Amino acid sequence: MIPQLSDELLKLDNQFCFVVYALSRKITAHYRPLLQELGLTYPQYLVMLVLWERHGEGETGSPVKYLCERLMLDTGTLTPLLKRLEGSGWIQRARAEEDERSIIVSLTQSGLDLKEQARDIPGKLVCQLSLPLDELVAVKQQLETLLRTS
Amino acid sequence: MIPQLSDELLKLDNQFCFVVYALSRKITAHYRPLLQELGLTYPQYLVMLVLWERHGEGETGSPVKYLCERLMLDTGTLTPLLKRLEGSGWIQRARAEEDERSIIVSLTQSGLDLKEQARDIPGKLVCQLSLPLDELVAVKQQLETLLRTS
DNA sequence: GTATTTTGTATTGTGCACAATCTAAATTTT
DNA sequence: AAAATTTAGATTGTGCACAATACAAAATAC
Repeated sequence: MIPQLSDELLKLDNQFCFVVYALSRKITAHYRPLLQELGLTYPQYLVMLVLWERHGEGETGSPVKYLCERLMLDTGTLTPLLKRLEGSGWIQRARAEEDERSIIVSLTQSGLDLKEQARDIPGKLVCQLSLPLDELVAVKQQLETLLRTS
Repeated sequence: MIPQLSDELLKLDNQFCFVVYALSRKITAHYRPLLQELGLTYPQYLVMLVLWERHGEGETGSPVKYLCERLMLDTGTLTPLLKRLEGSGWIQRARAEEDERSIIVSLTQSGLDLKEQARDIPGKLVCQLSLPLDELVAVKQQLETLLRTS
Protein backbone atom coordinates (compact mmCIF):
# COMPACT_ATOMS: atom_id res chain seq x y z
CA MET A 1 0.00 0.00 0.00
CA ILE A 2 1.51 3.29 -1.13
CA PRO A 3 1.05 6.22 1.29
CA GLN A 4 -1.21 8.80 -0.31
CA LEU A 5 -1.90 12.49 0.14
CA SER A 6 -5.49 11.59 0.95
CA ASP A 7 -4.24 9.65 3.98
CA GLU A 8 -2.78 12.87 5.36
CA LEU A 9 -5.96 14.82 4.67
CA LEU A 10 -7.98 12.23 6.61
CA LYS A 11 -5.95 12.67 9.80
CA LEU A 12 -7.81 14.28 12.65
CA ASP A 13 -5.21 16.95 13.28
CA ASN A 14 -5.49 18.13 9.70
CA GLN A 15 -9.22 18.70 9.96
CA PHE A 16 -10.10 22.38 10.04
CA CYS A 17 -13.61 21.47 11.04
CA PHE A 18 -12.58 19.45 14.08
CA VAL A 19 -10.76 22.46 15.51
CA VAL A 20 -13.85 24.61 15.10
CA TYR A 21 -16.06 21.87 16.51
CA ALA A 22 -13.85 21.16 19.53
CA LEU A 23 -13.24 24.84 20.22
CA SER A 24 -16.95 25.56 20.12
CA ARG A 25 -17.59 22.94 22.76
CA LYS A 26 -14.67 24.15 24.83
CA ILE A 27 -15.80 27.77 24.85
CA THR A 28 -19.37 26.88 25.78
CA ALA A 29 -17.85 24.82 28.59
CA HIS A 30 -16.18 28.04 29.78
CA TYR A 31 -19.57 29.76 29.73
CA ARG A 32 -21.36 26.96 31.58
CA PRO A 33 -20.47 27.79 35.20
CA LEU A 34 -21.07 31.50 34.62
CA LEU A 35 -24.43 30.91 32.98
CA GLN A 36 -25.42 28.35 35.55
CA GLU A 37 -25.51 31.15 38.12
CA LEU A 38 -28.14 32.84 35.97
CA GLY A 39 -30.02 29.62 35.30
CA LEU A 40 -29.32 29.67 31.56
CA THR A 41 -27.77 27.27 29.06
CA TYR A 42 -25.55 28.66 26.33
CA PRO A 43 -28.17 28.52 23.55
CA GLN A 44 -30.70 30.08 25.93
CA TYR A 45 -28.17 32.83 26.66
CA LEU A 46 -27.88 33.53 22.93
CA VAL A 47 -31.65 33.97 22.71
CA MET A 48 -31.55 36.36 25.66
CA LEU A 49 -28.74 38.34 24.00
CA VAL A 50 -30.94 38.90 20.96
CA LEU A 51 -33.94 39.88 23.07
CA TRP A 52 -31.90 42.28 25.20
CA GLU A 53 -30.40 43.80 22.09
CA ARG A 54 -33.81 44.22 20.47
CA HIS A 55 -35.20 45.74 23.64
CA GLY A 56 -32.41 48.33 23.55
CA GLU A 57 -33.52 49.18 20.03
CA GLY A 58 -37.08 49.73 21.17
CA GLU A 59 -38.36 46.41 19.79
CA THR A 60 -40.26 44.86 22.65
CA GLY A 61 -41.21 41.70 20.75
CA SER A 62 -39.48 39.36 18.31
CA PRO A 63 -41.16 36.75 16.14
CA VAL A 64 -39.81 33.20 16.43
CA LYS A 65 -38.93 33.43 12.75
CA TYR A 66 -36.65 36.37 13.48
CA LEU A 67 -34.89 34.47 16.28
CA CYS A 68 -34.46 31.47 13.99
CA GLU A 69 -32.79 33.60 11.33
CA ARG A 70 -30.62 35.48 13.76
CA LEU A 71 -29.34 32.36 15.53
CA MET A 72 -29.42 30.15 12.43
CA LEU A 73 -31.55 27.58 14.23
CA ASP A 74 -34.84 26.02 13.21
CA THR A 75 -38.09 25.75 15.14
CA GLY A 76 -37.38 22.15 16.08
CA THR A 77 -34.61 23.55 18.25
CA LEU A 78 -36.09 26.88 19.27
CA THR A 79 -39.69 25.98 20.09
CA PRO A 80 -38.84 23.73 23.05
CA LEU A 81 -36.00 26.03 24.12
CA LEU A 82 -38.36 29.03 24.16
CA LYS A 83 -40.89 27.04 26.17
CA ARG A 84 -38.18 26.36 28.74
CA LEU A 85 -37.26 30.06 28.86
CA GLU A 86 -40.96 30.81 29.33
CA GLY A 87 -41.13 28.21 32.09
CA SER A 88 -38.20 29.92 33.80
CA GLY A 89 -40.11 33.19 33.66
CA TRP A 90 -37.64 35.13 31.48
CA ILE A 91 -39.88 35.50 28.41
CA GLN A 92 -43.48 35.46 27.25
CA ARG A 93 -44.87 33.95 24.05
CA ALA A 94 -48.00 35.30 22.40
CA ARG A 95 -49.69 35.06 19.00
CA ALA A 96 -49.31 38.17 16.86
CA GLU A 97 -52.60 39.99 16.29
CA GLU A 98 -51.88 40.89 12.67
CA ASP A 99 -50.77 37.37 11.78
CA GLU A 100 -52.18 34.51 13.79
CA ARG A 101 -49.43 32.19 12.55
CA SER A 102 -46.68 34.20 14.15
CA ILE A 103 -45.52 33.87 17.77
CA ILE A 104 -44.07 37.02 19.31
CA VAL A 105 -41.45 36.51 22.01
CA SER A 106 -40.98 39.29 24.55
CA LEU A 107 -39.01 39.77 27.76
CA THR A 108 -40.69 39.69 31.15
CA GLN A 109 -39.46 42.14 33.78
CA SER A 110 -37.31 39.35 35.30
CA GLY A 111 -35.91 38.62 31.85
CA LEU A 112 -34.98 42.26 31.45
CA ASP A 113 -33.50 42.41 34.95
CA LEU A 114 -31.40 39.35 34.18
CA LYS A 115 -29.37 41.47 31.77
CA GLU A 116 -27.75 43.27 34.68
CA GLN A 117 -26.45 39.97 36.02
CA ALA A 118 -25.12 39.07 32.58
CA ARG A 119 -23.18 42.29 32.05
CA ASP A 120 -19.87 41.02 33.34
CA ILE A 121 -19.95 37.68 31.51
CA PRO A 122 -18.29 38.80 28.23
CA GLY A 123 -15.43 40.36 30.15
CA LYS A 124 -14.88 37.30 32.30
CA LEU A 125 -14.80 35.13 29.23
CA VAL A 126 -12.35 37.11 27.17
CA CYS A 127 -9.98 36.88 30.12
CA GLN A 128 -10.15 33.11 29.91
CA LEU A 129 -9.15 33.13 26.24
CA SER A 130 -5.44 33.03 25.73
CA LEU A 131 -5.22 35.21 22.65
CA PRO A 132 -4.65 38.96 22.57
CA LEU A 133 -7.83 40.88 21.89
CA ASP A 134 -6.66 42.24 18.55
CA GLU A 135 -5.81 38.78 17.26
CA LEU A 136 -9.15 37.53 18.52
CA VAL A 137 -10.91 40.25 16.54
CA ALA A 138 -8.92 39.36 13.44
CA VAL A 139 -9.71 35.65 13.69
CA LYS A 140 -13.35 36.45 14.35
CA GLN A 141 -13.53 38.43 11.11
CA GLN A 142 -12.16 35.56 9.09
CA LEU A 143 -14.57 33.13 10.69
CA GLU A 144 -17.40 35.55 9.90
CA THR A 145 -16.35 35.52 6.27
CA LEU A 146 -16.51 31.74 6.29
CA LEU A 147 -19.87 31.85 8.00
CA ARG A 148 -21.32 34.33 5.51
CA THR A 149 -19.99 32.97 2.27
CA SER A 150 -19.50 29.24 2.64
CA MET B 1 -30.52 54.88 31.07
CA ILE B 2 -26.99 55.67 29.90
CA PRO B 3 -25.65 53.43 27.10
CA GLN B 4 -22.79 51.35 28.43
CA LEU B 5 -19.86 49.50 26.96
CA SER B 6 -21.27 46.31 28.44
CA ASP B 7 -24.36 46.77 26.25
CA GLU B 8 -22.14 46.56 23.19
CA LEU B 9 -20.32 43.50 24.50
CA LEU B 10 -23.65 41.72 25.00
CA LYS B 11 -24.68 42.11 21.36
CA LEU B 12 -24.80 38.86 19.41
CA ASP B 13 -22.61 40.10 16.59
CA ASN B 14 -19.85 40.94 19.06
CA GLN B 15 -19.72 37.43 20.43
CA PHE B 16 -16.63 35.54 19.35
CA CYS B 17 -18.14 32.36 20.63
CA PHE B 18 -21.30 32.64 18.57
CA VAL B 19 -19.26 32.79 15.37
CA VAL B 20 -17.40 29.62 16.33
CA TYR B 21 -20.61 27.93 17.41
CA ALA B 22 -22.55 28.88 14.27
CA LEU B 23 -19.64 28.07 11.98
CA SER B 24 -19.21 24.66 13.57
CA ARG B 25 -22.83 23.82 12.88
CA LYS B 26 -22.59 25.19 9.36
CA ILE B 27 -19.52 23.15 8.46
CA THR B 28 -20.99 19.93 9.82
CA ALA B 29 -24.05 20.74 7.71
CA HIS B 30 -21.72 20.78 4.70
CA TYR B 31 -20.43 17.35 5.70
CA ARG B 32 -23.89 15.89 6.26
CA PRO B 33 -24.88 14.98 2.67
CA LEU B 34 -21.40 13.61 1.95
CA LEU B 35 -21.35 11.51 5.10
CA GLN B 36 -24.90 10.36 4.59
CA GLU B 37 -23.72 8.46 1.52
CA LEU B 38 -21.38 6.52 3.80
CA GLY B 39 -23.99 6.09 6.52
CA LEU B 40 -22.08 8.18 9.09
CA THR B 41 -22.83 11.22 11.20
CA TYR B 42 -20.13 13.83 11.69
CA PRO B 43 -19.08 12.69 15.20
CA GLN B 44 -19.05 9.10 13.97
CA TYR B 45 -16.84 10.21 11.07
CA LEU B 46 -14.40 11.74 13.55
CA VAL B 47 -14.14 8.42 15.39
CA MET B 48 -13.51 6.63 12.10
CA LEU B 49 -10.79 9.18 11.22
CA VAL B 50 -8.96 8.30 14.43
CA LEU B 51 -9.35 4.57 13.87
CA TRP B 52 -8.16 4.80 10.26
CA GLU B 53 -5.21 6.90 11.35
CA ARG B 54 -4.29 4.45 14.10
CA HIS B 55 -4.60 1.55 11.71
CA GLY B 56 -2.12 3.26 9.40
CA GLU B 57 0.26 3.45 12.34
CA GLY B 58 -0.07 -0.26 12.98
CA GLU B 59 -2.35 0.14 15.98
CA THR B 60 -5.24 -2.18 15.30
CA GLY B 61 -7.12 -1.35 18.47
CA SER B 62 -7.85 1.81 20.47
CA PRO B 63 -9.18 1.97 24.02
CA VAL B 64 -12.31 4.05 24.55
CA LYS B 65 -10.26 6.21 26.90
CA TYR B 66 -7.90 7.06 24.03
CA LEU B 67 -10.79 8.03 21.76
CA CYS B 68 -12.25 10.19 24.53
CA GLU B 69 -8.99 12.08 24.92
CA ARG B 70 -8.38 12.45 21.23
CA LEU B 71 -11.88 13.75 20.47
CA MET B 72 -12.30 15.57 23.79
CA LEU B 73 -15.56 13.74 24.46
CA ASP B 74 -16.66 11.71 27.47
CA THR B 75 -18.05 8.21 27.64
CA GLY B 76 -21.59 9.51 28.02
CA THR B 77 -21.24 10.66 24.43
CA LEU B 78 -18.95 8.00 23.03
CA THR B 79 -20.36 4.80 24.50
CA PRO B 80 -23.72 5.01 22.69
CA LEU B 81 -22.04 6.39 19.57
CA LEU B 82 -19.62 3.45 19.49
CA LYS B 83 -22.50 1.05 19.95
CA ARG B 84 -24.17 2.57 16.91
CA LEU B 85 -20.95 2.23 14.90
CA GLU B 86 -20.76 -1.37 16.03
CA GLY B 87 -24.40 -1.86 15.02
CA SER B 88 -23.53 -0.50 11.57
CA GLY B 89 -20.76 -3.04 11.30
CA TRP B 90 -17.84 -0.60 11.02
CA ILE B 91 -16.18 -1.43 14.34
CA GLN B 92 -15.89 -4.08 17.03
CA ARG B 93 -15.73 -3.59 20.78
CA ALA B 94 -13.99 -6.06 23.07
CA ARG B 95 -12.67 -6.09 26.61
CA ALA B 96 -8.90 -5.83 26.89
CA GLU B 97 -7.29 -9.00 28.20
CA GLU B 98 -4.67 -7.18 30.29
CA ASP B 99 -7.21 -4.84 31.86
CA GLU B 100 -10.79 -6.04 32.11
CA ARG B 101 -12.01 -2.48 32.66
CA SER B 102 -10.82 -1.32 29.27
CA ILE B 103 -12.78 -1.65 26.03
CA ILE B 104 -10.71 -1.92 22.86
CA VAL B 105 -12.28 -0.56 19.69
CA SER B 106 -11.08 -1.95 16.38
CA LEU B 107 -12.08 -1.66 12.75
CA THR B 108 -13.93 -4.44 10.96
CA GLN B 109 -12.99 -5.14 7.35
CA SER B 110 -16.01 -3.06 6.23
CA GLY B 111 -14.86 -0.27 8.51
CA LEU B 112 -11.44 -0.36 6.92
CA ASP B 113 -12.91 -0.51 3.42
CA LEU B 114 -15.05 2.52 4.22
CA LYS B 115 -11.90 4.63 4.24
CA GLU B 116 -11.64 4.35 0.48
CA GLN B 117 -15.09 5.90 0.11
CA ALA B 118 -14.11 8.69 2.49
CA ARG B 119 -10.91 9.66 0.68
CA ASP B 120 -12.41 12.40 -1.44
CA ILE B 121 -14.42 14.03 1.35
CA PRO B 122 -11.74 16.44 2.64
CA GLY B 123 -11.11 17.72 -0.86
CA LYS B 124 -14.79 18.23 -1.59
CA LEU B 125 -15.18 20.15 1.64
CA VAL B 126 -12.29 22.53 1.24
CA CYS B 127 -13.77 23.49 -2.12
CA GLN B 128 -16.96 24.53 -0.37
CA LEU B 129 -15.08 26.85 1.98
CA SER B 130 -14.68 30.33 0.61
CA LEU B 131 -11.24 31.09 2.03
CA PRO B 132 -7.89 30.52 0.31
CA LEU B 133 -6.12 27.46 1.63
CA ASP B 134 -3.21 29.41 3.12
CA GLU B 135 -5.53 31.67 5.10
CA LEU B 136 -7.47 28.63 6.24
CA VAL B 137 -4.27 27.08 7.54
CA ALA B 138 -3.39 30.32 9.36
CA VAL B 139 -6.81 30.61 11.01
CA LYS B 140 -6.68 26.96 11.95
CA GLN B 141 -3.40 27.49 13.78
CA GLN B 142 -4.81 30.32 15.85
CA LEU B 143 -7.87 28.30 16.72
CA GLU B 144 -5.58 25.45 17.75
CA THR B 145 -3.76 27.81 20.08
CA LEU B 146 -7.06 28.76 21.66
CA LEU B 147 -8.03 25.13 21.92
CA ARG B 148 -4.78 24.13 23.58
CA THR B 149 -4.30 26.97 25.98
CA SER B 150 -7.69 28.35 26.92
C1' DG C 1 -3.46 -9.51 52.58
C1' DT C 2 -7.30 -6.67 53.44
C1' DA C 3 -9.07 -1.90 53.02
C1' DT C 4 -9.07 2.26 50.40
C1' DT C 5 -8.70 4.79 46.42
C1' DT C 6 -8.40 5.30 41.64
C1' DT C 7 -9.55 4.15 36.98
C1' DG C 8 -12.34 2.75 32.78
C1' DT C 9 -16.66 2.36 31.23
C1' DA C 10 -21.77 2.32 31.46
C1' DT C 11 -26.21 4.42 32.65
C1' DT C 12 -29.63 8.02 33.43
C1' DG C 13 -31.51 12.36 32.67
C1' DT C 14 -31.70 17.02 30.51
C1' DG C 15 -31.10 19.90 26.70
C1' DC C 16 -29.75 20.94 22.30
C1' DA C 17 -29.56 20.13 16.74
C1' DC C 18 -31.86 18.85 12.80
C1' DA C 19 -34.62 16.13 9.33
C1' DA C 20 -39.28 15.10 8.29
C1' DT C 21 -43.97 15.63 8.82
C1' DC C 22 -48.09 18.21 10.22
C1' DT C 23 -51.45 22.05 10.79
C1' DA C 24 -53.60 26.19 10.37
C1' DA C 25 -53.34 30.84 8.78
C1' DA C 26 -52.17 33.85 5.09
C1' DT C 27 -51.30 34.65 0.25
C1' DT C 28 -51.57 33.91 -4.59
C1' DT C 29 -53.72 31.85 -8.71
C1' DT C 30 -57.10 31.31 -11.67
C1' DA D 1 -64.48 33.65 -4.43
C1' DA D 2 -62.69 28.82 -4.54
C1' DA D 3 -58.50 26.27 -5.16
C1' DA D 4 -53.68 25.90 -4.83
C1' DT D 5 -49.59 27.42 -2.71
C1' DT D 6 -46.78 29.42 0.69
C1' DT D 7 -45.59 30.52 5.32
C1' DA D 8 -44.99 30.30 10.65
C1' DG D 9 -44.67 27.17 14.18
C1' DA D 10 -45.30 22.73 16.39
C1' DT D 11 -44.36 17.82 16.71
C1' DT D 12 -41.84 13.46 16.33
C1' DG D 13 -37.81 10.85 16.14
C1' DT D 14 -32.74 10.17 16.07
C1' DG D 15 -28.32 11.41 17.60
C1' DC D 16 -25.17 14.04 19.94
C1' DA D 17 -23.17 16.62 24.48
C1' DC D 18 -22.52 16.53 29.18
C1' DA D 19 -23.42 16.28 34.31
C1' DA D 20 -24.13 12.96 37.75
C1' DT D 21 -24.17 8.57 39.38
C1' DA D 22 -22.97 3.68 39.51
C1' DC D 23 -19.94 -0.24 39.39
C1' DA D 24 -16.44 -3.49 38.89
C1' DA D 25 -11.53 -4.07 38.02
C1' DA D 26 -7.05 -2.49 39.11
C1' DA D 27 -3.78 -0.08 41.82
C1' DT D 28 -2.28 1.63 46.19
C1' DA D 29 -2.13 2.06 51.17
C1' DC D 30 -1.75 0.14 55.40
